[in-house]
Amino acid sequence: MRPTVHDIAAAAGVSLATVDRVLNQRPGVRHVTREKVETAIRELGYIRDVAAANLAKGRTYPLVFILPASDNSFMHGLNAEIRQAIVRSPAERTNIRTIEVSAFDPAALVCVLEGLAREKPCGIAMVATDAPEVRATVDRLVRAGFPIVTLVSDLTGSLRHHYAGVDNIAAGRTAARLLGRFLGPRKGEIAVLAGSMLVRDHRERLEGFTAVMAEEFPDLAILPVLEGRDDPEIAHMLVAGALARNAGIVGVYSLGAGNRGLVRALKEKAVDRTLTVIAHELTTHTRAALIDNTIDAILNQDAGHEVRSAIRVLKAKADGLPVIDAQERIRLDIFLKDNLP
Amino acid sequence: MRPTVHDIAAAAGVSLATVDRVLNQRPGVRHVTREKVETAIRELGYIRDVAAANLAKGRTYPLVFILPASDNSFMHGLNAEIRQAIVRSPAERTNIRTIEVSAFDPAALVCVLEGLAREKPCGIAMVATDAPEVRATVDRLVRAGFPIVTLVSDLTGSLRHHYAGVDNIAAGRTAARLLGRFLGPRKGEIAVLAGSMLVRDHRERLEGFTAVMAEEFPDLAILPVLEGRDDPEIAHMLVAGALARNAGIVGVYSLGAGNRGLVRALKEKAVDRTLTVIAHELTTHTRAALIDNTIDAILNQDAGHEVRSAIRVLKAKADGLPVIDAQERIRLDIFLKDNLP
DNA sequence: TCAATTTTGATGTACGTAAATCAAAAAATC
DNA sequence: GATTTTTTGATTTACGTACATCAAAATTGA
Repeated sequence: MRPTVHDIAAAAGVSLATVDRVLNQRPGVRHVTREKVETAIRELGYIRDVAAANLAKGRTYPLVFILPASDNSFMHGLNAEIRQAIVRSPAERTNIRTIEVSAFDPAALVCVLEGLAREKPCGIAMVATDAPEVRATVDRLVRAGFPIVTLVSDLTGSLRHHYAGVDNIAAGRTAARLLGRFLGPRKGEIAVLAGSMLVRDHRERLEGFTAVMAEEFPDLAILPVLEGRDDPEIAHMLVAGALARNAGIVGVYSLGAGNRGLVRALKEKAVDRTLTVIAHELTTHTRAALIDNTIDAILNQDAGHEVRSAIRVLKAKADGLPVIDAQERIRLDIFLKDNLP
Repeated sequence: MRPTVHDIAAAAGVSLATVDRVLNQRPGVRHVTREKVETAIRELGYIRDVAAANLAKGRTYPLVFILPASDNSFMHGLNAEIRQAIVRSPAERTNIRTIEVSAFDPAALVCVLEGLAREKPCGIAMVATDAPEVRATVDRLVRAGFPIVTLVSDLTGSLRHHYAGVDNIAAGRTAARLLGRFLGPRKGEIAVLAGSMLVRDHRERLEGFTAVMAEEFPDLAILPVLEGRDDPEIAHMLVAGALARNAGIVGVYSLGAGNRGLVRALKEKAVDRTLTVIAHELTTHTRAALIDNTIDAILNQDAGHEVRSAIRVLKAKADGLPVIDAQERIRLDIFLKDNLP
């Protein structure tokens, strides 16, 4: 049987109350006594029964998710996954609330974070906007003891405990290699459709993409980035325009959202040519396009995994427990038409 | 606050003892009374606090993993992950034991399963050997109330509750499309290295591979399968021989283990030609080969995820709780040199 | 040495559920 | 109506921990 607090009390030759004081770092224990208890804990290999402790404390985990108010299908999916998590809340002792902040607005994000500091949630998950003032606020909250994980978009260099999202540079590099290899010996131009270069994920994907293209596929030239604002209409216009103007385009990399517009443009303008297309995010639209060969590969991050991982990590941090790193690594999914879920 | 047993007792106008009898399906409750309690449960939205229940019961989850006694790096990795899970056992209330059975030996597997029926574990995870007698035994155990999940290798058509492994037909199809697309317009022959055609996973991968090759890449001809028994030495011999004999080989698909031998053969015999190579399972050897361009892509199943998923599912089934399907789906990882973990 | 202070022990209650016992009530049987 | 059987209630203990209270002991300072 696993040792209990009673066992360590007996082993250390102290009372239950003293063990409790040590375990919960309450005051009023002499240094030598504390050490006795601590060695007993170590020697017996005592592990606190978190379930019993939570029961005794009546503990719940008030968590806050801070999301940008942008309405593309990825964010809708992310929202849906959070709602699923809210449904599971009673069983998981969580108490999840979401807050929307206007997208790409560091000041608004900082304001929300400041407000949260007062209501004392036991964990914060946030889609980070990359700005110095956000970093400073996050660092301050972390130092004040709040567990914070970034979601989907990281805040590199900050003290956030964890990042629940994919490595976007690796994603861009992977897209480049897939595109390059699929095109083989063909030469020509590559159109890149992004949401906005103000978004860190998109910048990073592009950075990885251009790096591999330059290193390994010198016969393929990257055209100036089309910024579609993650909007299907704008994406359609931009891609259709590019295809009409430039007959040398042999491949397309869509690293943001708004792929419905991309697909429409491809079906209208590229019936007569063989384009190789890599897009991000598996949605109903991209899935259909992958199946009918309009798109050749889809890179995806699983929003459900990201949300569940964020919750697991926040709970673990709140309890001071370790996390299983391999379990919490968010993987880049590569979908061809053969391995769709 | 969540309702407790006290609340439903009050709401149903019965005593705590009766609620307990209903909840734990103990006898001695009249039909009408049972219904009163059940409607109270539904109306108050009562959810049993599993943590408190487990505490009261002193519950642990004795689980058994049945693994084939084969010593390739994948099985070693799987074993290592189970040992990790055993380390986490105290925190998860699990009590995990592994049993090795000689590989591809249905009779031995059946024998072990029969033996398990007597010791009453609360869940069984098994790497299945696909045979009618195994299926029959599994079905009998499932009907007797044992939660059973198959691991890595499935037992289709059986009553097993869950399969913690990848879709191997999809894996083969994906490999074929990657190989076909990477080769582009090139024509030639494809060498296929398998472990053994007696193993279901390998048969399925080959099935998916040949299907897509036939449908979509008619210019690539698949050579007779080389069966390397998952042994590096045999694999080396077979691949080296094939490369020496046949100058028309443009691609290799290695769908089993023993890739160390494959890599050695490639480095010896294919320095002068450009082969496209797809292999399964990320190990130190395949990882190094991917980085130095000897291998072009690696398909992988994450043994850690498989083990953790099997445990989660078995625990859930033992408690009669639902599982999150999306969370338990084991994904086929595709690694290029750019997205290695 | 006495008083003041700090440290420790003893004890009880609580969390939500399981499981057992025994008495009381209700229903079914004769 | 009396008897047996079934159903229900009331109550207690337990799981492992948290937390509070009050008394007792040990330590410190004067």
